Amino acid sequence: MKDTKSEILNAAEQLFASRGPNATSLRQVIGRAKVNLAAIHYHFGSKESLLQTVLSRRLGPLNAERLALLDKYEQESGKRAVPLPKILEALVGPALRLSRDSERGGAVFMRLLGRCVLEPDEKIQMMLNHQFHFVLERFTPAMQRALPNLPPVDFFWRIHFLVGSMAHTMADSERLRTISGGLCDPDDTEGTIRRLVAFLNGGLKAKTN
Amino acid sequence: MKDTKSEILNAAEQLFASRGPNATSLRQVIGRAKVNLAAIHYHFGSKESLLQTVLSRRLGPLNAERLALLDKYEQESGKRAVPLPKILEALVGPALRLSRDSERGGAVFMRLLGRCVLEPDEKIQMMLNHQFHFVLERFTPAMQRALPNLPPVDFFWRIHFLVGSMAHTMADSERLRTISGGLCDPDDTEGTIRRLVAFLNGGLKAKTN
DNA sequence: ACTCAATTAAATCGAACGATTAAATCGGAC
DNA sequence: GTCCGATTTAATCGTTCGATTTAATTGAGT
Repeated sequence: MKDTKSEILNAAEQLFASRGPNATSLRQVIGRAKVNLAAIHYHFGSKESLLQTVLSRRLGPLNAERLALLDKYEQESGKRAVPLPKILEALVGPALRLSRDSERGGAVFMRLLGRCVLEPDEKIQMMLNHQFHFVLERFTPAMQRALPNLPPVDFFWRIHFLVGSMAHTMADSERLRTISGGLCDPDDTEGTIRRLVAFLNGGLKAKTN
Repeated sequence: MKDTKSEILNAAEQLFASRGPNATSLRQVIGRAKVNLAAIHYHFGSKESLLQTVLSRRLGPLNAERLALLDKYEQESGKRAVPLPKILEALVGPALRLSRDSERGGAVFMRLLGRCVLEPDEKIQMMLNHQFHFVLERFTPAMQRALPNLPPVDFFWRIHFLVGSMAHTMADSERLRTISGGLCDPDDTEGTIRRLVAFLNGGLKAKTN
């Protein structure tokens, strides 16, 4: 088998996503991937660097897509500020839309991403901060332009609230199916994006009391 | 020492809050509480039931306060629907305001609560569902009355988004201090409540696209 | 003072963890 | 076909986990 590496990555991605990286043991990973324990350390060196590989494998393309969308919207808007819903769509859309593309393991990775954002573990936080640095560098000023009357303090607070909603939605929307009595369908990606963007747009533009 | 139990509870609360219950070992707890390992099992029986005790110790009074506030606002409103910001204040306020009351260990517990909401662990989820059952039973219809034109599907989705923002804010607002370059102060409880309520109010009332 | 139940302390259990080692196996180059 | 580096396997390391057992200690009631 040449694809031992991929088997490990896919198994790790699935397990990391559903229980969180720290709550997943390498032995669970090798059980699902049907490989030997040492193969993980041979190919990746350590559990931590396995997680790093799992993340960067998809986060690179995902963030590139976000930046490309923002680029496109900025071009469309010329010198004017990009409308906030467009910016949110560029931020939220690629991530949630990835979940439709089960070929790329999107739905699983989306959950993992949300899970990692909400994880207290400092090493994981530093990984994400590094991966998202360039994204934030582009999106922050774009959003501030779209919200010219919002004081910076409130702006950052609302970004914080946004991250919470977004990460929770990515990580654990299955819970909503139960809570809503089956009324809400987390698999309806486009509906989720549309609703999340509407909610965030309303929240970000709310009057500051 | 008669207060061995309390020492254990306080130490566990602090450690559970900062690293999450599952990432905290009983040996860390006994280290901080300066007690013997067996004392935990003698007084609480297991790690799981220790967590349960830690939660219910403060969650009972907290949820009672929420319901009392909602009662008060409903009386003030008579037969009319309680305005949404009031409901949100009754839901968010007591939790965040608890953090000022460091006597009651509020800030720590608030982080623990947010942490538990975001935790994937099923046992923890079931504990919380049980604790919040009566609260949701009262707040859900009140919010639906305050949002009469919002379709139930969107309503539940927005509740989901709300939970994400709220839990993330409770669990990890310290991160915001760094991100904002010191501009935002998570210790400013009243400011946090005001901003979160404004954000949620705007998001919940947003136009459905 | 003595008793006895409540509590704390010390030592240890089996299981699972991440990691490592050394041997076995595979697969293309020659 | 043989060799040799790349890969996989099996076995085991030391550590830490939650839990348990057994013994020592405490303190209120008599």
